Parts: sequence; structure tokens; C-alpha cells
Amino acid sequence: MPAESDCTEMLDSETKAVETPEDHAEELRLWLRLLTCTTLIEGEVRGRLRQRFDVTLPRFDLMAQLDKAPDGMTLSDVSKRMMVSNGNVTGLVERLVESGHLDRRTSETDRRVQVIRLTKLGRAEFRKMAAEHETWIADLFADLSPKDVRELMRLLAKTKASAQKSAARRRS
Amino acid sequence: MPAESDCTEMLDSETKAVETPEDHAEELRLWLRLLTCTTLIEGEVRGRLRQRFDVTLPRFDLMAQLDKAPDGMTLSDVSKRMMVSNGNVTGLVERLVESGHLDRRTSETDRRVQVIRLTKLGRAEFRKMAAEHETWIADLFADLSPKDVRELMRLLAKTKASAQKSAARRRS
DNA sequence: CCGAATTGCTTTAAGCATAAAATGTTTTCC
DNA sequence: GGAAAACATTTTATGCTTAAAGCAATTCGG
Repeated sequence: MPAESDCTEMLDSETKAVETPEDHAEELRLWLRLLTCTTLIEGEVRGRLRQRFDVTLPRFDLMAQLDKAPDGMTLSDVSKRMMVSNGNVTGLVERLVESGHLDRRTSETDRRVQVIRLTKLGRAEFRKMAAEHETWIADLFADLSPKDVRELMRLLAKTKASAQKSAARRRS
Repeated sequence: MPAESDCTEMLDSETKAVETPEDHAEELRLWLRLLTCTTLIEGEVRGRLRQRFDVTLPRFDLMAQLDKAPDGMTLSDVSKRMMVSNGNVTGLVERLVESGHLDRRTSETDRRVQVIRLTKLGRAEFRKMAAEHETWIADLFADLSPKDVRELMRLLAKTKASAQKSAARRRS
């Protein structure tokens, strides 16, 4: 048995007598800060999309996914990529088909599958929005140096991997 | 006129003839990664809160705010702290009062103001949830070294400041 | 004082989001 | 071939979220 658990150990959850509840306040503060940053930027982007283009963020996100897939995507693909529930996509697509931005058809080889893609209108509108959107993001991150950006990218990649591992751990 | 704008310049938005549209792909990628991380972790926390305590994340967040304010808070305070709309808080509070977790009363000095605080039940339940929640967060960030955590904190602070500045710039 | 902002909150209408159950389709595997 | 499992999507029930409009109480400027 290790004298001191100096870092992360699986043992904690398996050895019975863990006396020190351990202090995870730093991680908690980090999580709250991460959340604050995201909420702040997301709210800003949402507001600008609404003001300038009268479009919602989820609609924009969905169109962004489709813009990268000229041959279309299935609803499941979209759902995975956007990390939202299946049912959510159904409604979102419904409204975007309604407004003429999306085209939806049943796959010919598998009648369970719906393939959606941007219409000409949808693509044109998205491109316009995306160009402006990119400048907003650049402005929101304007005070970060290129080095900061690189470093953040690296640390967030590490964070993502860590979280995915933890999520997988739970599911198993 | 500077020969080359080698970094961020206000000039860009003021001098008419900016030929190069500039490449902000890095910032865009950073934003997407930030969003992915947050969504991933948030979804995980949401799921665990639901499974273990049958509580939603917004409810938990609201209780967390109140736990830090033994004398209670006004709805506006809560709304600002949580960075959500006023109307949102109204409904959340309604349901939490209903379930006996919150106590709400009209301020005696200003009858527009509603002061809410945790009930004994609310506080007890929150403390139980918070303790477990902290271990989840620790686990989700487990692969980050203490140095990584510090560095991320620093960079996110910088990011937050930058975004706030940009948001203020727009509002003015 | 008193009308005009301002403030704090609620309501409304629309849309977003989830989990879980239901529906129809295709595979799998005896 | 045919039951059972797996799959893609939709439906259902509930709750969250926003922007904008509305209401009541307070404060401000003349």
C-alpha cells in the first residue's frame, strides 16, 4: 500500500480507508471558469447572429456541419457531431427544411436513413453568415497572442481527452 | 501607414482598403475546441446529476449560487451570476420553491425585490450533491497536471477578459 | 411634489434540449 | 427462412432558454 497518494490513483476508489477527502477546489474553479468563458462567448455569438441575420445558434451550427459535407449527412451523423440528442435534430431539421435551407430525402439503400444537405439558398446564406462569424470570433479572442492560442489549443485537447476517458470509465 | 500589420491593430477597421481578409482560422478552431470541451463535460455532469440525484443542472447551479449567500439573493443577482435571462430565473425558482428547496420573500424595503434563499432541506440536499459533484469534476480533469490546471486558469482568465472587452466594444 | 425614466420581476411566444418510449427497417444468427 | 437483436428516426413529456412586452414600485429631474 502506498504511503502517500501523491497524484491520481485508481486505488482511491478501491481501497476502503481513504481518510483525506482530498481537495479538488482547483479543478472546480477551473471548470467554472471554463464554463463562464464559453457561456460568455456563446451568448455574444448568439446575440450577434440574431441581430444580424435573425438566425439561432443551433440553426447556424447545423448548417455549419452540412457545409462541410457536400454530399449530405444522416441525422445520426449530425447528432453525433453536434453532441445533441437525436430528437433534437429532428425538430431542428424540420424547421430548416420548412424555411428552405435544407433538403431532406430518404436513403435509397436503407429506408431508415434520412440524408440532409444544404440547398443552394442554405449554402449561400450560411457562407455569408460564416464569414462574419469568423470576424466576431477573432475579435472575441483578440487579446490572446498566437502563442496563447497554441497553448490553449494544446491544453484543451488534453482536457478533452481526459474528460472522454472519464466518461468512458463511467459507462463501462 | 504601416507597411505590414504584423499583429492586432485597430487600424484595420478604420483604414478602408484592407486587401487581405486575414486568416482567423486558428481562433475559430480554438473556439470550437473550447465549446466541445465544455459541452462534453457539461453533458457528463448533467447525466450524473440526473442519475444520482434526479436533479437538473440548472437547478443545481441555482442552488450553488444560493449556498454561497446565506442571507439570500435577489432574482436579479442570481440572473447576473448565472448569466441567464431574468425570465429564466423566475421559472426555475418557481419550481424549486414548489419542491421545498427554496424560500422566497418580498423585500421589506423595496417591494419590487424578491429575496430567495435555500431552505434547510435545500441546503442539506445541495451539500450532498456538491460533495459528489466535486469528485466528478476532479475525475473529468484527472489527466491534467497541477501545472496544466494553473496554466489553463491563466489563459482562460485572459480569454474571459478579452471576450468581455469585445462584448463591451459592441454594446457601445 | 409630479411626471418621466429606471428598476425588478413576470408573462408570453417561440424555440431548444433531454430522456425514454414507440415505430419502422435492416441485420444477425441460428 | 424467421425470430431476435440492432439501428435510425420520431414521438412524447417535461423542462430550460431567450427576447420582447408588460406591470408595478422606486428614483430622478425639474
